[in-house]
Amino acid sequence: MLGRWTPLSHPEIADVTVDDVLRALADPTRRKIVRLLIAEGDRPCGTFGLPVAASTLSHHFRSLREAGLIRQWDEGRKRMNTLRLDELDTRFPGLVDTILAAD
Amino acid sequence: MLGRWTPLSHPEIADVTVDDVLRALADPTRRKIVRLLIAEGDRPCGTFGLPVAASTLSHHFRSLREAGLIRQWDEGRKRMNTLRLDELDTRFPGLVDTILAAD
DNA sequence: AGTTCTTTTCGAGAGGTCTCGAATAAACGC
DNA sequence: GCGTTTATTCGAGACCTCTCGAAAAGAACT
Repeated sequence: MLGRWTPLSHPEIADVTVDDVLRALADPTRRKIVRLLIAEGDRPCGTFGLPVAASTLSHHFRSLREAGLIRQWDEGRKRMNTLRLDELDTRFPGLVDTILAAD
Repeated sequence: MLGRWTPLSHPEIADVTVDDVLRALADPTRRKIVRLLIAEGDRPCGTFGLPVAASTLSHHFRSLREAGLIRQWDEGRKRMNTLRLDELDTRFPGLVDTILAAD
């Protein structure tokens, strides 16, 4: 009953709210994830080198996905991540960049 | 022992973090407060016409003050509020405006 | 089939947030 | 002094978040 089985749900960009984005990025670990996706491109969950437990990281990826910040899909045993930057920038111009530039 | 007696504490702008600002603005009621301060200038707490209990409003003003977003001082029986926009914009260029423009 | 790798879900603990009503207090006007 | 206005603190309820370890599942490989 455990493990990786739930279908991956991604919100439509139109349904993403400012509250969603701000709450998602109001966490340093999640900002690091987003920053790394911008700097080094799409990557599997296990390649972020962050000092948190795997289950904690999983929680942050889920938060980012459900907030509409990232898109995830499975490739073999890895789960890939990409930032939905074009969509986000259309919906909230400059928001992600300005937040990331702020610290 | 209750009432308005605590000394008003305001963080130095250098001690304000991005997390502080994002968490403060990740609430629609607080964004409305900030928007009104920009649109109509410094005002006492009672003049915002928001659909929440007075104690809830007080909680939001305190959040904004402790996050470094607003400055408060007392004038007679009113408590005045001003947005620390110049300071915020020096520390986090464009951040507040971009967030407010996003919704 | 069994092992390893990758990642998730579950359960739990500590702590934070939003909301309200009731009680309280300071300042002002009569 | 007394009542009114303005705004706060306290206490409580409901809910959400970050963190972890343990258990579990799917994919790839032998």
